Amino acid sequence: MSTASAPVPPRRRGRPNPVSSRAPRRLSRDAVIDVALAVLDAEGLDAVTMRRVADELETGPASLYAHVGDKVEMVEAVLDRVIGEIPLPHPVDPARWMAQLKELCVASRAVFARHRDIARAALGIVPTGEQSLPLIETILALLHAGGVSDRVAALSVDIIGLYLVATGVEESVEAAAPHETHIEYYMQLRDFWAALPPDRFPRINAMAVSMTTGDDDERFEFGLDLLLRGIASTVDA
Amino acid sequence: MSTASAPVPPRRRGRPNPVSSRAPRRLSRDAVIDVALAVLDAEGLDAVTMRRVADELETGPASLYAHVGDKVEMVEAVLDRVIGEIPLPHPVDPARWMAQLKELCVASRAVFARHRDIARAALGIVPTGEQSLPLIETILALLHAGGVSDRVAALSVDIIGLYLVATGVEESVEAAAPHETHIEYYMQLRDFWAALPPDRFPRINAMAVSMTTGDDDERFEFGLDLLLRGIASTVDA
DNA sequence: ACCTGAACACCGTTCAAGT
DNA sequence: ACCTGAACACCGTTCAAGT
Repeated sequence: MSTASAPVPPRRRGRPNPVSSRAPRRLSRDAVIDVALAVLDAEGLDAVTMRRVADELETGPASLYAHVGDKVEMVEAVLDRVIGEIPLPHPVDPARWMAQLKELCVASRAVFARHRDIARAALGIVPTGEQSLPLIETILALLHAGGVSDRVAALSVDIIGLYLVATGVEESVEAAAPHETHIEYYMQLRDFWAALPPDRFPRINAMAVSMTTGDDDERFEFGLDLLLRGIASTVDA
Repeated sequence: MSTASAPVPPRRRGRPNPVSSRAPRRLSRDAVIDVALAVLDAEGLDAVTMRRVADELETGPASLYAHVGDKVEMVEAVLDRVIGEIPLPHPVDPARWMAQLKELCVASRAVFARHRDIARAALGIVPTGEQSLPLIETILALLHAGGVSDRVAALSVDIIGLYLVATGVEESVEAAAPHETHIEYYMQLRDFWAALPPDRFPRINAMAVSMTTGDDDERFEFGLDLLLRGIASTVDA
């Protein structure tokens, strides 16, 4: 983690540690982002407010504005941290470009899943943070290695990002509910669809079970394979 | 429109119309949703607050709770109205299932585009409103007509929805900025990418122009064709 | 330069009170 | 049953004042 600081000695009983508790705690941009990320992981994106982050730093919300421009910038910095956690193939192997691209996408999904609904902050923006650059470079390199045209590569990097972010948001919504509630919800949805009048909604009726069954992994891979195979099919064609 | 009411007579000068201005204006669920939709169209989803909608109805926010459960339910009702605007193929023609499915998706994109960032409200939820049922039924019928398996149809209806909603959100973010600012933004993005050190980011560098060029129609169709052709390719294979 | 308290203009929701 | 005013517990941001 980037929150690395001097190791905290074991608490000596009854004695407040003068080094850690007395030193004038200075704010910094990194400290703000650290805390914002911690709040995100603990309680989700809605809990990441200026006031909450300030509270955690034992100060007022106005104090944060010396280190981040505004809330949007703060959240985008958190997003950049998260993007930086995505493991990139090293080195790029032209012979395995599709496999490496797929692995990258699967890994990216796992990273988003570790950070609640941060994907929501990535929706509709082009990431330009420091950490986004190696990611975009790598995706472009993999597409290039596969012989994909520049035009298709430009479109593909967009749509891959769209897919990763959109599935990230979708899955974080599901993850927000406790597992019990989640299963219960899909059972209710199945019952709702199954109870519709078969003359008006025959297909929903017949598919109620299969539309509410199946794990997220299958759904993610299905969409991902559609995209990646489609991109690959443009080569030579 | 579902806001149909008695025709309003031309204003007689200097005389308030006693019928419309004097009758005790009663609230109703429909009236609340009408206003919420109007606020959405005028100023976007962030402006759709309980207080703003209540204000428009010349009452206080607490009064709305007699007609809608809470804000989420109100916004979902607005979403359902919008979904109801999507024109459905009539009748479904099995021979043209792919063309009709594509037309449906294109029409759906246009409907979302007419209603600001309402797509944001559809992200991560399974629409269950009244108007969503004919839509889902039709998509399933088209997939069935194409000979797509039940498993693939269930996955496809999901991913098509994900794509429509995600592109809707993305395009609404762009549309929110005035056209000038929008073009300016892509120029800045191009310059930012083009100015990166070519030794570390050769591909971003080379692709800066092509990644910031091209219209939204092309991007939407590219992704849509990837998905639809991929779905079609599962038949017989 | 950095930090702060107080204020401004907002939120969603609840609740007792009114009709 | 429907509507209301007032209150509660929140928001992001600004600004004058302090160090």
